[in-house]
Amino acid sequence: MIENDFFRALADPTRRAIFEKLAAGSMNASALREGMEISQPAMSQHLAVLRSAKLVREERQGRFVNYEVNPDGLALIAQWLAKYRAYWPERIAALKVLLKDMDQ
Amino acid sequence: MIENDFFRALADPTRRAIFEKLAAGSMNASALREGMEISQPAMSQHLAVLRSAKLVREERQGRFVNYEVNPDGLALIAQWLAKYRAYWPERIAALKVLLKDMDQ
DNA sequence: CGGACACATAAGCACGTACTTATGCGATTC
DNA sequence: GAATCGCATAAGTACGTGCTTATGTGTCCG
Repeated sequence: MIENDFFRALADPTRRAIFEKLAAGSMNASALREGMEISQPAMSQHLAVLRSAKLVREERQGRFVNYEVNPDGLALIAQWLAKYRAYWPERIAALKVLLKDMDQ
Repeated sequence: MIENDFFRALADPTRRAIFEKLAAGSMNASALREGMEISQPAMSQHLAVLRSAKLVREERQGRFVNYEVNPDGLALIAQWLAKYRAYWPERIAALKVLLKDMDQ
């Protein structure tokens, strides 16, 4: 049950902050820590959780490890959300934006 | 931070099961318990969490309390997801379905 | 080779979470 | 109005989670 992984991963505000930072641009673990007041092991552990939830992916570059958003993870969330489309109120602006960018 | 609430609410598999059951049709707390092996207080506590996350809403009917999916909660998730639309791979089938049903 | 660096992992601990049993509270029924 | 029903809440407990400090692993550089 993969849903379990990404919902649990995103349940932590620190991990969401990390994820959002990565969404603004891929970077390595040290760069992620800048301006975040989080220890190195804590960051490493959070990244491990996000990794196993398929929300981010790593790529070793020398002695750095570059992290980036994994589109597959977002697709899984969208997939989960799609199950409940019967309940989406059509009028909601955010949803309009959402479909506009996806269509084409 | 409302995101915190719904991600934490959905992080629990039992609560997701309850939510999915409600998505199939609104019902009261006792009906929700059927076929679920969960105690009455546990169900009540889970519903309280889902309620405060705006994922479900209640409506008292005599001595029953009817629960139903709250579309606003789903809209908030969609809103959160929309922030990362730059990362959605266009080809993913689930997303196609999603946009097809939203555009109309 | 040896040290420094970037990151991961291990172990321990404080706190949160999901359950239990017990009880309370409003609404119905007789 | 007393018993019962549907549900909520209280209090206690076992377990999970996120942090810490300490140490390990792989890479670069002198």
